[in-house]
Amino acid sequence: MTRIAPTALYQEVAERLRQRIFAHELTPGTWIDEQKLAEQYGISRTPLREALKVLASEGLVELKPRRGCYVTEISRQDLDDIFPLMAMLEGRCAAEAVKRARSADMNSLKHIHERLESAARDGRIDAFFEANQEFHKRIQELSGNRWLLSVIQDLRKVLKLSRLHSLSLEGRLQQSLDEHRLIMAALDSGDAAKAEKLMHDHLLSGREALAKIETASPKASD
Amino acid sequence: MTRIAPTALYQEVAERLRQRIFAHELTPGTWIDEQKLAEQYGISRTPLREALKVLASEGLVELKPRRGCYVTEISRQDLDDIFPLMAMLEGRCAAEAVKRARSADMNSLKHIHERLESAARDGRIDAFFEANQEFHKRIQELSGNRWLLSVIQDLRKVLKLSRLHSLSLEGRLQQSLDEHRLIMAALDSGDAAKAEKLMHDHLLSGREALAKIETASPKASD
DNA sequence: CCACATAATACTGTATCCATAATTATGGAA
DNA sequence: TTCCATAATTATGGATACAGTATTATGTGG
Repeated sequence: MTRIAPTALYQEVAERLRQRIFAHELTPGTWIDEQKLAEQYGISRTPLREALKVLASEGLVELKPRRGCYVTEISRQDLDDIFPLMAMLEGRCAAEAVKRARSADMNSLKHIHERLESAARDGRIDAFFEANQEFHKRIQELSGNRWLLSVIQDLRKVLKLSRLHSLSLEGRLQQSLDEHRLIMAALDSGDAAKAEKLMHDHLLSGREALAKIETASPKASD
Repeated sequence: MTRIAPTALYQEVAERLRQRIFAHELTPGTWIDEQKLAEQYGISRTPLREALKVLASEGLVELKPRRGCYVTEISRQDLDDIFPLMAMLEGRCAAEAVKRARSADMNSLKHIHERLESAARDGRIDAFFEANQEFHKRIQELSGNRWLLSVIQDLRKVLKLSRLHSLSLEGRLQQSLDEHRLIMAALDSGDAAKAEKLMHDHLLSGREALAKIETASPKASD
């Protein structure tokens, strides 16, 4: 295989697999055929296996000894565990971000929020989804705590295993936008405690929306 | 190499390396010679490399492309980032544990606390250290949140990179014991908010003790 | 004597190969 | 016809071999 990037092959493979898992092309529970995948990618099994080890550490796949590799199935209990945790962590991020943000930071944040607004106006779901992710990530970066950021992103990867997670946002686009406006206002006014609580509740609100979809389709892994 | 356990070789190797890193036999910043290590363990480079990928995901080593593998160096900034995070997380654990603990759970917890007391009485540092870890872990398990537990343990692994982290406990054994007594009392009385705050402060108190040692020996990775 | 370039060495990264264990299919017996 | 046992096939885990790149050392020129 022709190598271009300075990054190792196993990392590229890991990233490609992540995308396929997040896109639910590889659905939870499915077995990953090493040989077929390696052939498909035109690489040997060695870097592929190394990539799978990485994904296993991230919790995206499960490596059963002598049994092979399976995409992780996430349960409702997991969602109930993770969302409150994320709410607490992202809430803390918001509080820290308020304390540390400089005017330039706030401006760039407002810019992202504007993109959220315009995407919502035009009903562009994908763009809304994109800007939403960026908004949250930007706040996490503003918190200035590398490890807080790392923990949140690790958990978010696991959440992405759930198909309903992405679906749920569509149904509550307007509500999510409203909540974002409130958060933005709190950040702007420099009210750390308020920003923390609003962000916290924003996350829990996401979990509730997801719960409503769950009742419709009973599959735990969705 | 003679295989006995049903667990994969790369996992055993990863665990052995973890122990060597935590024991500071492999100090932060040192280069890990794959060939030499593989020879030393009597295995090939393949499982060793897979183990290194896992350790890299855990943050214990850094894999620089085409440059090899180095034990992670942890900075004071990292400690300042991680300790407040741990304080928040373990605080939450304590609060959740209070809400969920049944009388049998409380008894087993008291039993561990007793071991802490007796170890302190006899001045058995190792036993104190051991019981201390078990006490914290037990509370995390009682929280019933698998992901909260996982996040905390991941962060603790990183903290273990710091040599001072283990040393600091020795100097404040009595204080740590006092704090544990208060936490135990709060748990026993079922006061979730109090348990959360005490546990939170207990962790921060640990950071402060560590800071005092830092001033003595200026090396950041110690 | 110092600096730069080139060559050699050594380590990382990838591929191929082999052995072992697990699963499945087939055949025989109850 | 069904269940169990044995054999064959297939996939995983580990070892070895090879290629490419980075680093270091040595030699030559200024």
